Amino acid sequence: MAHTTLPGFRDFYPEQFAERAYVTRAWREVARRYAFMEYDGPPLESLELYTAKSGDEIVGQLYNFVDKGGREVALRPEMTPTFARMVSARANSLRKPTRWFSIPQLFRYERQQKGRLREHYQLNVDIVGEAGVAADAELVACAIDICRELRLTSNEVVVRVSDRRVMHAYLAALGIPSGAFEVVLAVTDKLARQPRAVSAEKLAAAGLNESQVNAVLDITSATLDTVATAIVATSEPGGEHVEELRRFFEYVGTLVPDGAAWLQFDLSIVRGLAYYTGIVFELFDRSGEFRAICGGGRYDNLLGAIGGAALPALGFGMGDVVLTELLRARKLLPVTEPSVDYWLTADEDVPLTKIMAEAAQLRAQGFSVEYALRHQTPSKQRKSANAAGAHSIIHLTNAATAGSHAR
RNA sequence: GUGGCUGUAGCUCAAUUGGUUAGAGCACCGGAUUGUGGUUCCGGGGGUUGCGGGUUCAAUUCCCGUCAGCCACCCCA
Repeated sequence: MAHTTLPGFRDFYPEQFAERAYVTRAWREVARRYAFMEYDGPPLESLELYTAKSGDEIVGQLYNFVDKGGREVALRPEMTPTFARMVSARANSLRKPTRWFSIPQLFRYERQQKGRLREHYQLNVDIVGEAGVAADAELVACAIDICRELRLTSNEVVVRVSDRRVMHAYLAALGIPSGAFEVVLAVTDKLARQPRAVSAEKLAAAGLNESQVNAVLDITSATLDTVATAIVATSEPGGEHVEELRRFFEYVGTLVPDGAAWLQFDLSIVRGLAYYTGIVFELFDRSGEFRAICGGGRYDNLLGAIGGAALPALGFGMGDVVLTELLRARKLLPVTEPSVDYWLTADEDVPLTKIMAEAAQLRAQGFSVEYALRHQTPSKQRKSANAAGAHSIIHLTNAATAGSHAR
């Protein structure tokens, strides 16, 4: 085998391309219903666009190189920097709230494993210029509707929702010093993947007492009511964010028929990215078999931080790899079979130009048409027609009589 | 980047304890056949057994390295 794909890259044969098209079609269709406009940017950007915000350590995860002009460049690992730049450049003239989506191919130089390649397609949906929770609800409703469009149900997928501000208020209510928040968030993020004893040890090392440690370890099961009660009881600020969260749940339940069934309040949702400021969420399959299929949240300070207009913003990303794996496992991917409207067969004394003329006429009417590109026996032609998935066969004879048969 | 498992045809798999020219089904190509569009039959192409070394009279089989895939870390999308 002379050539193969590079590690972590994929060939899309027609069968795989059909799967990808099925998913991207659902993305576009639902995004359109929610009135998002599609945009795109360059797949190659200057390295600085990514290091400026995240620091040099991110370079190890980037697909970067020096181009022939001596520029440090990188294949885009995420869409948000490009999006932020584009929005900032026209921030004053864009109608608010701005609702945009994109389906970029993203790249990351990492060791590949299940659900994680060096390249993937990711739907990015963002809203800019609206600080209220109705925007957060629209975003999550959109993500849920995409799942519904792909025939996933709340039995298979759950949306775990948290809020950075509520989390901070709750930790403060527990009496945990703000200096330990960073460690607590890191441990919380790994609760499901790390042995409980290890988490407990790290929390104790950060200075938490026993009851605080247990409260953090059980944070996944903390309901919005218990969290609200704890915050109110200690008169910690943050009560208004709890109320916002309640409205958020109500809005999503209204926007999606069975919206409430998809939602689950879960403070353990942290999201690695540091720039999130409010409600954050992730979509998981309930079996726990796969990685997160979608994640996002509010990042009100990011646009201002990169030197653009200080506008509130929020968004989510949904990759094709995990989503397609889930659909395949649930047998929700359409079976792809070849299909053509008409297949023209002909007796062997019929000139090829006559067949071509017939094909041209049908194609002009919008039908897909195939025929043998060289002389073959009628028997052989019929076999080819069947293999091509012909809906109808039209047989041409030299007497100019044509007959068609429903398949 | 670290560790574990696995590599035979496009796909799914064979090949006695190491032993002739590495086989089969499906798929593909060609030819017949089928009272007539999913039948059946015949034939064909396609593998330096991932790659490179080593042990041996002899390696798909045993050993080492390397590459790739899968899984778990790391990290995140």
